[in-house]
Amino acid sequence: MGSKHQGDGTSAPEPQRRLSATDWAQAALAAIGEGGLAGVAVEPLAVQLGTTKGSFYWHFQNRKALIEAAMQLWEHEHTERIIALTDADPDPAVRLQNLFTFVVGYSRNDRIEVALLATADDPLVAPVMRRVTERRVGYVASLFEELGLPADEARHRALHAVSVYLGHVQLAHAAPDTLAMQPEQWQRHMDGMMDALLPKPT
Amino acid sequence: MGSKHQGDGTSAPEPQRRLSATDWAQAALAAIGEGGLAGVAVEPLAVQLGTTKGSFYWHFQNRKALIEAAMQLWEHEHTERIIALTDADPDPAVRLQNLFTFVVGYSRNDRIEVALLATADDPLVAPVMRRVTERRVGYVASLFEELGLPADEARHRALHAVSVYLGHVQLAHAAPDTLAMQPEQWQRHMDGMMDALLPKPT
DNA sequence: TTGTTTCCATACGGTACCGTACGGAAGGTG
DNA sequence: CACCTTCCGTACGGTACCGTATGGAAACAA
Repeated sequence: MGSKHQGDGTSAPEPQRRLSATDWAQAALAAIGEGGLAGVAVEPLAVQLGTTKGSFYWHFQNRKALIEAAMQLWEHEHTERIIALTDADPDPAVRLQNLFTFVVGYSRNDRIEVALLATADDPLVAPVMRRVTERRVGYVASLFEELGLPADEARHRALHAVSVYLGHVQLAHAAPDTLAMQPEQWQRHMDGMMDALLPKPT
Repeated sequence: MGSKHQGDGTSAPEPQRRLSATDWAQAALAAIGEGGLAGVAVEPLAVQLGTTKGSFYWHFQNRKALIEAAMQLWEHEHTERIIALTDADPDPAVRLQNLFTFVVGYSRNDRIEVALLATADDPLVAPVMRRVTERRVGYVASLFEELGLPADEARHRALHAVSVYLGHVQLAHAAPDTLAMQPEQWQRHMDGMMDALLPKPT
Protein backbone atom coordinates (compact mmCIF):
# COMPACT_ATOMS: atom_id res chain seq x y z
CA MET A 1 0.00 0.00 0.00
CA GLY A 2 0.97 3.62 -0.04
CA SER A 3 1.16 4.26 -3.76
CA LYS A 4 2.42 7.78 -3.44
CA HIS A 5 2.69 8.83 -7.05
CA GLN A 6 -0.37 9.78 -9.02
CA GLY A 7 -1.54 6.30 -9.71
CA ASP A 8 -4.81 6.24 -7.89
CA GLY A 9 -7.83 4.54 -9.35
CA THR A 10 -10.29 7.29 -10.16
CA SER A 11 -9.95 6.84 -13.90
CA ALA A 12 -7.82 9.95 -14.15
CA PRO A 13 -6.92 11.18 -17.63
CA GLU A 14 -3.22 11.77 -16.89
CA PRO A 15 -2.18 12.81 -20.35
CA GLN A 16 1.46 13.17 -19.29
CA ARG A 17 3.43 13.38 -16.13
CA ARG A 18 4.83 16.86 -16.60
CA LEU A 19 2.69 19.77 -17.63
CA SER A 20 3.35 23.09 -19.30
CA ALA A 21 1.70 26.45 -18.81
CA THR A 22 -0.19 25.94 -22.06
CA ASP A 23 -1.72 22.75 -20.72
CA TRP A 24 -3.14 24.72 -17.84
CA ALA A 25 -4.37 27.49 -20.11
CA GLN A 26 -6.19 25.05 -22.36
CA ALA A 27 -7.75 23.34 -19.40
CA ALA A 28 -8.83 26.72 -18.08
CA LEU A 29 -10.42 27.61 -21.40
CA ALA A 30 -12.32 24.36 -21.36
CA ALA A 31 -13.40 25.06 -17.81
CA ILE A 32 -14.73 28.44 -18.91
CA GLY A 33 -16.85 26.61 -21.42
CA GLU A 34 -18.36 24.51 -18.70
CA GLY A 35 -18.60 26.65 -15.62
CA GLY A 36 -17.98 30.12 -16.92
CA LEU A 37 -15.27 32.31 -15.53
CA ALA A 38 -16.19 31.24 -12.04
CA GLY A 39 -15.63 27.68 -13.16
CA VAL A 40 -11.93 28.31 -13.41
CA ALA A 41 -10.84 26.99 -10.05
CA VAL A 42 -7.29 25.91 -9.49
CA GLU A 43 -7.84 22.94 -7.25
CA PRO A 44 -10.50 21.20 -9.32
CA LEU A 45 -8.45 21.85 -12.44
CA ALA A 46 -5.48 20.23 -10.78
CA VAL A 47 -7.51 17.15 -10.00
CA GLN A 48 -8.80 17.07 -13.53
CA LEU A 49 -5.27 17.25 -14.86
CA GLY A 50 -4.14 14.58 -12.48
CA THR A 51 -1.82 16.87 -10.57
CA THR A 52 -1.92 19.31 -7.67
CA LYS A 53 -1.81 23.01 -6.98
CA GLY A 54 1.92 22.75 -6.59
CA SER A 55 2.19 22.42 -10.33
CA PHE A 56 -0.09 25.34 -11.00
CA TYR A 57 1.64 27.85 -8.77
CA TRP A 58 4.86 26.92 -10.40
CA HIS A 59 3.65 27.85 -13.88
CA PHE A 60 1.46 30.80 -12.93
CA GLN A 61 1.57 33.50 -10.37
CA ASN A 62 -2.09 33.25 -9.50
CA ARG A 63 -5.56 32.50 -10.86
CA LYS A 64 -5.75 35.85 -12.60
CA ALA A 65 -2.68 35.07 -14.68
CA LEU A 66 -4.23 31.78 -15.71
CA ILE A 67 -7.37 33.46 -16.94
CA GLU A 68 -5.36 35.99 -18.88
CA ALA A 69 -3.50 33.17 -20.59
CA ALA A 70 -6.77 31.45 -21.41
CA MET A 71 -8.18 34.64 -22.87
CA GLN A 72 -5.16 35.07 -25.06
CA LEU A 73 -5.57 31.52 -26.28
CA TRP A 74 -9.21 32.18 -27.08
CA GLU A 75 -8.51 35.40 -28.92
CA HIS A 76 -6.09 33.63 -31.17
CA GLU A 77 -7.84 30.33 -31.71
CA HIS A 78 -11.38 31.58 -32.10
CA THR A 79 -10.86 34.68 -34.17
CA GLU A 80 -7.52 35.12 -35.82
CA ARG A 81 -7.27 31.49 -36.83
CA ILE A 82 -10.76 31.51 -38.34
CA ILE A 83 -10.12 34.71 -40.22
CA ALA A 84 -6.83 33.41 -41.53
CA LEU A 85 -8.55 30.24 -42.63
CA THR A 86 -11.35 31.83 -44.61
CA ASP A 87 -9.10 34.53 -45.94
CA ALA A 88 -7.50 31.96 -48.19
CA ASP A 89 -10.16 32.10 -50.88
CA PRO A 90 -9.75 34.91 -53.42
CA ASP A 91 -13.43 35.70 -53.95
CA PRO A 92 -14.88 37.92 -51.19
CA ALA A 93 -18.38 36.60 -51.76
CA VAL A 94 -17.18 33.07 -51.26
CA ARG A 95 -15.20 34.13 -48.20
CA LEU A 96 -18.32 35.66 -46.72
CA GLN A 97 -20.38 32.62 -47.48
CA ASN A 98 -17.79 30.23 -46.11
CA LEU A 99 -17.12 32.25 -43.01
CA PHE A 100 -20.76 32.58 -42.17
CA THR A 101 -21.80 28.99 -42.75
CA PHE A 102 -18.77 27.64 -40.94
CA VAL A 103 -19.04 29.92 -37.99
CA VAL A 104 -22.79 29.61 -37.55
CA GLY A 105 -22.61 25.86 -37.89
CA TYR A 106 -19.80 25.66 -35.39
CA SER A 107 -21.64 27.94 -33.03
CA ARG A 108 -24.18 25.25 -32.38
CA ASN A 109 -21.99 23.82 -29.68
CA ASP A 110 -19.70 26.60 -28.64
CA ARG A 111 -20.05 27.05 -24.93
CA ILE A 112 -16.97 29.17 -24.46
CA GLU A 113 -18.29 32.03 -26.54
CA VAL A 114 -21.47 32.16 -24.50
CA ALA A 115 -19.69 31.96 -21.20
CA LEU A 116 -17.29 34.75 -22.10
CA LEU A 117 -20.05 36.98 -23.34
CA ALA A 118 -21.72 36.62 -19.99
CA THR A 119 -18.66 37.96 -18.20
CA ALA A 120 -17.82 40.56 -20.79
CA ASP A 121 -17.71 43.24 -18.11
CA ASP A 122 -15.06 41.46 -16.13
CA PRO A 123 -11.82 43.44 -16.24
CA LEU A 124 -9.94 40.38 -17.48
CA VAL A 125 -12.41 39.72 -20.27
CA ALA A 126 -13.57 43.14 -21.38
CA PRO A 127 -10.50 44.29 -23.32
CA VAL A 128 -10.15 40.99 -25.18
CA MET A 129 -13.86 40.96 -25.89
CA ARG A 130 -13.73 44.43 -27.36
CA ARG A 131 -10.74 43.66 -29.51
CA VAL A 132 -12.26 40.45 -30.82
CA THR A 133 -15.60 42.02 -31.57
CA GLU A 134 -14.14 44.98 -33.34
CA ARG A 135 -11.83 42.69 -35.26
CA ARG A 136 -14.69 40.53 -36.42
CA VAL A 137 -16.92 43.40 -37.38
CA GLY A 138 -14.04 45.10 -39.13
CA TYR A 139 -13.17 42.02 -41.11
CA VAL A 140 -16.73 41.38 -42.24
CA ALA A 141 -17.09 45.02 -43.14
CA SER A 142 -13.97 44.79 -45.28
CA LEU A 143 -15.54 41.89 -47.15
CA PHE A 144 -18.65 43.92 -47.84
CA GLU A 145 -16.52 46.75 -49.08
CA GLU A 146 -14.73 44.40 -51.40
CA LEU A 147 -18.17 43.56 -52.72
CA GLY A 148 -18.59 47.17 -53.69
CA LEU A 149 -20.54 48.66 -50.80
CA PRO A 150 -19.67 52.08 -49.40
CA ALA A 151 -17.88 52.07 -46.07
CA ASP A 152 -20.76 53.02 -43.80
CA GLU A 153 -23.18 50.67 -45.48
CA ALA A 154 -20.62 47.90 -45.21
CA ARG A 155 -20.25 48.51 -41.51
CA HIS A 156 -23.98 48.43 -40.91
CA ARG A 157 -24.24 45.13 -42.67
CA ALA A 158 -21.26 43.79 -40.81
CA LEU A 159 -22.82 44.70 -37.50
CA HIS A 160 -25.98 43.00 -38.60
CA ALA A 161 -24.12 39.88 -39.70
CA VAL A 162 -22.18 39.62 -36.46
CA SER A 163 -25.42 40.08 -34.55
CA VAL A 164 -27.00 37.21 -36.41
CA TYR A 165 -24.00 35.07 -35.66
CA LEU A 166 -24.00 35.91 -31.97
CA GLY A 167 -27.73 35.43 -31.83
CA HIS A 168 -27.44 32.02 -33.31
CA VAL A 169 -24.85 31.03 -30.77
CA GLN A 170 -27.24 32.03 -28.06
CA LEU A 171 -30.26 30.45 -29.62
CA ALA A 172 -28.49 27.17 -30.17
CA HIS A 173 -27.34 27.20 -26.61
CA ALA A 174 -30.51 28.40 -24.95
CA ALA A 175 -33.02 26.24 -26.77
CA PRO A 176 -31.52 23.63 -29.06
CA ASP A 177 -34.97 22.20 -29.66
CA THR A 178 -36.04 25.43 -31.24
CA LEU A 179 -33.32 25.09 -33.86
CA ALA A 180 -33.76 21.38 -34.34
CA MET A 181 -34.58 20.73 -37.96
CA GLN A 182 -33.74 18.48 -40.86
CA PRO A 183 -30.49 19.15 -42.74
CA GLU A 184 -32.44 20.20 -45.80
CA GLN A 185 -34.48 22.62 -43.73
CA TRP A 186 -31.31 23.86 -42.12
CA GLN A 187 -29.89 24.55 -45.55
CA ARG A 188 -32.94 26.60 -46.43
CA HIS A 189 -32.66 28.49 -43.18
CA MET A 190 -29.03 29.34 -43.80
CA ASP A 191 -29.77 30.38 -47.37
CA GLY A 192 -32.55 32.62 -46.16
CA MET A 193 -30.22 34.31 -43.73
CA MET A 194 -27.55 34.82 -46.35
CA ASP A 195 -30.13 36.31 -48.67
CA ALA A 196 -31.14 38.76 -46.00
CA LEU A 197 -27.55 39.72 -45.31
CA LEU A 198 -26.17 40.08 -48.80
CA PRO A 199 -26.70 43.17 -50.91
CA LYS A 200 -29.98 42.94 -52.75
CA PRO A 201 -29.27 41.74 -56.30
CA THR A 202 -32.00 44.06 -57.61
CA MET B 1 -23.45 52.64 22.55
CA GLY B 2 -24.71 49.28 21.36
CA SER B 3 -27.23 50.35 18.77
CA LYS B 4 -28.59 46.89 18.29
CA HIS B 5 -31.16 47.47 15.62
CA GLN B 6 -30.19 47.85 12.01
CA GLY B 7 -29.07 51.43 12.27
CA ASP B 8 -25.41 51.20 11.48
CA GLY B 9 -23.67 53.78 9.38
CA THR B 10 -22.63 52.05 6.20
CA SER B 11 -25.07 53.99 4.05
CA ALA B 12 -27.37 50.98 3.84
CA PRO B 13 -30.39 51.25 1.59
CA GLU B 14 -32.89 49.80 4.08
CA PRO B 15 -36.02 50.17 2.00
CA GLN B 16 -38.23 48.83 4.75
CA ARG B 17 -37.90 47.01 8.01
CA ARG B 18 -39.81 43.87 7.04
CA LEU B 19 -39.26 42.07 3.78
CA SER B 20 -41.33 39.72 1.66
CA ALA B 21 -40.29 36.79 -0.46
CA THR B 22 -40.78 38.92 -3.55
CA ASP B 23 -38.28 41.44 -2.27
CA TRP B 24 -35.71 38.68 -2.09
CA ALA B 25 -36.60 37.37 -5.53
CA GLN B 26 -36.22 40.80 -7.09
CA ALA B 27 -32.90 41.31 -5.39
CA ALA B 28 -31.80 37.89 -6.63
CA LEU B 29 -32.78 38.76 -10.18
CA ALA B 30 -30.78 41.94 -9.95
CA ALA B 31 -27.87 39.97 -8.57
CA ILE B 32 -28.06 37.64 -11.55
CA GLY B 33 -27.71 40.69 -13.75
CA GLU B 34 -24.52 41.62 -12.00
CA GLY B 35 -22.76 38.44 -11.03
CA GLY B 36 -24.62 35.81 -12.98
CA LEU B 37 -26.17 32.85 -11.32
CA ALA B 38 -23.13 32.45 -9.13
CA GLY B 39 -23.70 36.01 -8.01
CA VAL B 40 -26.79 34.98 -6.15
CA ALA B 41 -25.34 34.55 -2.68
CA VAL B 42 -27.53 34.70 0.34
CA GLU B 43 -25.27 36.49 2.75
CA PRO B 44 -24.23 39.35 0.46
CA LEU B 45 -27.84 39.76 -0.59
CA ALA B 46 -28.83 40.02 3.02
CA VAL B 47 -26.28 42.75 3.60
CA GLN B 48 -27.46 44.55 0.51
CA LEU B 49 -31.04 44.39 1.73
CA GLY B 50 -30.01 45.59 5.12
CA THR B 51 -30.96 42.39 6.88
CA THR B 52 -29.49 38.98 7.67
CA LYS B 53 -29.72 35.36 6.62
CA GLY B 54 -32.30 34.84 9.31
CA SER B 55 -34.77 36.70 7.16
CA PHE B 56 -33.92 34.75 4.07
CA TYR B 57 -34.27 31.30 5.54
CA TRP B 58 -37.61 32.31 6.89
CA HIS B 59 -38.99 33.14 3.44
CA PHE B 60 -37.17 30.46 1.46
CA GLN B 61 -36.11 26.93 2.08
CA ASN B 62 -32.70 27.36 0.44
CA ARG B 63 -30.77 29.13 -2.28
CA LYS B 64 -32.25 26.93 -4.96
CA ALA B 65 -35.75 28.01 -4.11
CA LEU B 66 -34.67 31.63 -4.36
CA ILE B 67 -33.29 31.15 -7.83
CA GLU B 68 -36.45 29.42 -8.93
CA ALA B 69 -38.47 32.36 -7.72
CA ALA B 70 -36.18 34.76 -9.55
CA MET B 71 -36.52 32.76 -12.75
CA GLN B 72 -40.27 32.82 -12.50
CA LEU B 73 -40.15 36.56 -12.04
CA TRP B 74 -37.96 36.91 -15.11
CA GLU B 75 -40.13 34.71 -17.27
CA HIS B 76 -43.10 36.87 -16.51
CA GLU B 77 -41.55 40.31 -16.53
CA HIS B 78 -39.28 39.94 -19.53
CA THR B 79 -41.46 37.99 -21.90
CA GLU B 80 -45.12 37.76 -21.09
CA ARG B 81 -45.34 41.38 -20.06
CA ILE B 82 -43.61 42.56 -23.24
CA ILE B 83 -45.77 40.41 -25.43
CA ALA B 84 -48.90 41.60 -23.70
CA LEU B 85 -47.74 45.16 -24.16
CA THR B 86 -47.08 45.03 -27.86
CA ASP B 87 -50.07 42.84 -28.50
CA ALA B 88 -52.26 45.83 -27.88
CA ASP B 89 -51.92 47.29 -31.37
CA PRO B 90 -54.24 45.81 -33.99
CA ASP B 91 -51.87 45.91 -36.96
CA PRO B 92 -49.42 43.00 -36.97
CA ALA B 93 -46.86 44.96 -38.97
CA VAL B 94 -46.92 47.72 -36.37
CA ARG B 95 -46.73 45.14 -33.57
CA LEU B 96 -43.65 43.65 -35.19
CA GLN B 97 -42.04 47.01 -35.67
CA ASN B 98 -42.81 48.12 -32.15
CA LEU B 99 -41.72 44.91 -30.55
CA PHE B 100 -38.46 44.84 -32.40
CA THR B 101 -37.44 48.43 -31.90
CA PHE B 102 -38.44 48.40 -28.25
CA VAL B 103 -36.77 45.15 -27.45
CA VAL B 104 -33.57 45.85 -29.35
CA GLY B 105 -33.33 49.29 -27.87
CA TYR B 106 -33.89 47.98 -24.39
CA SER B 107 -31.39 45.22 -24.94
CA ARG B 108 -28.61 47.74 -24.95
CA ASN B 109 -28.41 47.52 -21.21
CA ASP B 110 -29.97 44.23 -20.29
CA ARG B 111 -27.46 42.30 -18.26
CA ILE B 112 -29.89 39.72 -16.93
CA GLU B 113 -30.62 38.28 -20.34
CA VAL B 114 -26.93 37.80 -21.02
CA ALA B 115 -26.22 36.27 -17.66
CA LEU B 116 -29.06 33.79 -17.95
CA LEU B 117 -28.08 32.77 -21.45
CA ALA B 118 -24.66 31.94 -20.11
CA THR B 119 -26.11 29.51 -17.60
CA ALA B 120 -28.76 28.13 -19.88
CA ASP B 121 -27.60 24.61 -19.18
CA ASP B 122 -28.13 24.93 -15.48
CA PRO B 123 -31.01 22.69 -14.39
CA LEU B 124 -32.73 25.64 -12.74
CA VAL B 125 -32.47 27.83 -15.82
CA ALA B 126 -32.80 25.43 -18.73
CA PRO B 127 -36.54 24.75 -18.59
CA VAL B 128 -37.44 28.40 -18.21
CA MET B 129 -35.03 29.33 -20.96
CA ARG B 130 -36.59 26.84 -23.33
CA ARG B 131 -40.10 27.97 -22.55
CA VAL B 132 -39.24 31.62 -22.99
CA THR B 133 -37.38 31.09 -26.23
CA GLU B 134 -40.08 28.97 -27.76
CA ARG B 135 -42.66 31.47 -26.61
CA ARG B 136 -40.83 34.35 -28.23
CA VAL B 137 -40.17 32.55 -31.48
CA GLY B 138 -43.74 31.32 -31.58
CA TYR B 139 -45.12 34.77 -31.01
CA VAL B 140 -43.01 36.40 -33.70
CA ALA B 141 -43.87 33.58 -36.08
CA SER B 142 -47.54 34.20 -35.45
CA LEU B 143 -47.03 37.82 -36.40
CA PHE B 144 -45.39 36.82 -39.66
CA GLU B 145 -48.25 34.47 -40.35
CA GLU B 146 -50.70 37.27 -39.79
CA LEU B 147 -48.73 39.15 -42.42
CA GLY B 148 -49.58 36.40 -44.87
CA LEU B 149 -46.53 34.17 -44.79
CA PRO B 150 -46.88 30.38 -44.79
CA ALA B 151 -46.19 28.67 -41.49
CA ASP B 152 -42.70 27.33 -42.18
CA GLU B 153 -41.51 30.53 -43.79
CA ALA B 154 -42.89 32.46 -40.85
CA ARG B 155 -40.97 30.28 -38.45
CA HIS B 156 -37.71 30.70 -40.33
CA ARG B 157 -38.09 34.42 -40.24
CA ALA B 158 -39.02 34.35 -36.59
CA LEU B 159 -35.90 32.38 -35.76
CA HIS B 160 -33.90 34.87 -37.72
CA ALA B 161 -35.51 37.81 -35.96
CA VAL B 162 -34.95 36.38 -32.53
CA SER B 163 -31.37 35.66 -33.46
CA VAL B 164 -30.84 39.24 -34.45
CA TYR B 165 -32.34 40.36 -31.17
CA LEU B 166 -30.18 38.04 -29.10
CA GLY B 167 -27.16 38.99 -31.11
CA HIS B 168 -27.76 42.62 -30.46
CA VAL B 169 -28.03 42.01 -26.76
CA GLN B 170 -24.66 40.34 -26.87
CA LEU B 171 -23.06 42.89 -29.11
CA ALA B 172 -24.24 45.76 -26.98
CA HIS B 173 -22.92 44.06 -23.92
CA ALA B 174 -19.65 42.79 -25.31
CA ALA B 175 -18.52 45.87 -27.15
CA PRO B 176 -20.66 48.94 -26.62
CA ASP B 177 -18.14 51.00 -28.53
CA THR B 178 -18.81 48.98 -31.62
CA LEU B 179 -22.44 49.97 -31.52
CA ALA B 180 -21.81 53.53 -30.52
CA MET B 181 -23.32 55.80 -33.12
CA GLN B 182 -25.41 58.91 -33.55
CA PRO B 183 -29.17 58.61 -33.06
CA GLU B 184 -29.73 59.30 -36.72
CA GLN B 185 -27.29 56.56 -37.68
CA TRP B 186 -28.92 54.26 -35.17
CA GLN B 187 -32.24 54.89 -36.84
CA ARG B 188 -30.77 53.94 -40.20
CA HIS B 189 -29.28 50.83 -38.70
CA MET B 190 -32.58 49.75 -37.22
CA ASP B 191 -34.39 50.46 -40.48
CA GLY B 192 -31.87 48.40 -42.34
CA MET B 193 -32.42 45.48 -40.02
CA MET B 194 -36.18 45.71 -40.31
CA ASP B 195 -35.88 45.78 -44.08
CA ALA B 196 -33.83 42.63 -44.00
CA LEU B 197 -36.30 40.90 -41.72
CA LEU B 198 -39.57 41.86 -43.31
CA PRO B 199 -40.97 40.10 -46.37
CA LYS B 200 -39.55 41.66 -49.49
CA PRO B 201 -42.13 44.09 -50.90
CA THR B 202 -41.22 43.00 -54.41
C1' DT C 1 -51.39 43.68 29.34
C1' DT C 2 -50.79 39.11 27.92
C1' DG C 3 -50.49 35.77 24.53
C1' DT C 4 -49.64 34.38 19.78
C1' DT C 5 -47.88 34.63 15.33
C1' DT C 6 -44.69 36.45 12.26
C1' DC C 7 -40.37 37.70 11.25
C1' DC C 8 -35.37 38.58 12.13
C1' DA C 9 -30.36 38.43 14.55
C1' DT C 10 -26.58 35.79 15.99
C1' DA C 11 -23.71 31.98 16.69
C1' DC C 12 -22.19 27.81 14.97
C1' DG C 13 -20.43 23.90 12.01
C1' DG C 14 -19.31 22.48 7.37
C1' DT C 15 -17.46 23.02 2.52
C1' DA C 16 -14.88 24.79 -1.25
C1' DC C 17 -11.66 27.51 -2.72
C1' DC C 18 -7.14 30.82 -2.93
C1' DG C 19 -2.50 31.48 -2.00
C1' DT C 20 1.98 30.38 0.63
C1' DA C 21 5.69 27.51 2.47
C1' DC C 22 8.62 24.05 2.03
C1' DG C 23 10.28 19.40 1.28
C1' DG C 24 11.30 16.39 -2.14
C1' DA C 25 11.00 13.72 -6.59
C1' DA C 26 12.08 13.76 -11.72
C1' DG C 27 15.09 14.73 -15.23
C1' DG C 28 19.09 16.70 -17.18
C1' DT C 29 24.50 17.66 -17.04
C1' DG C 30 29.26 17.25 -15.54
C1' DC D 1 27.64 8.88 -9.45
C1' DA D 2 27.15 13.72 -7.73
C1' DC D 3 24.96 17.86 -8.49
C1' DC D 4 21.71 21.23 -9.96
C1' DT D 5 17.50 22.80 -12.03
C1' DT D 6 12.90 22.06 -12.91
C1' DC D 7 8.75 20.70 -11.46
C1' DC D 8 5.35 18.75 -8.19
C1' DG D 9 3.07 17.01 -3.44
C1' DT D 10 1.30 18.30 0.97
C1' DA D 11 0.29 20.91 4.84
C1' DC D 12 -1.29 25.12 6.48
C1' DG D 13 -3.86 29.58 7.21
C1' DG D 14 -7.35 32.58 5.45
C1' DT D 15 -11.88 33.86 3.16
C1' DA D 16 -16.48 33.43 1.51
C1' DC D 17 -20.29 31.14 1.46
C1' DC D 18 -24.41 27.56 2.71
C1' DG D 19 -27.51 25.84 5.90
C1' DT D 20 -29.10 25.00 10.96
C1' DA D 21 -30.37 26.16 15.59
C1' DT D 22 -32.25 29.07 18.72
C1' DG D 23 -33.37 33.20 21.20
C1' DG D 24 -35.69 36.71 20.75
C1' DA D 25 -38.00 41.35 18.67
C1' DA D 26 -42.14 43.35 16.09
C1' DA D 27 -46.72 43.35 14.93
C1' DC D 28 -51.31 42.00 15.93
C1' DA D 29 -55.26 40.12 18.70
C1' DA D 30 -57.98 39.31 22.62
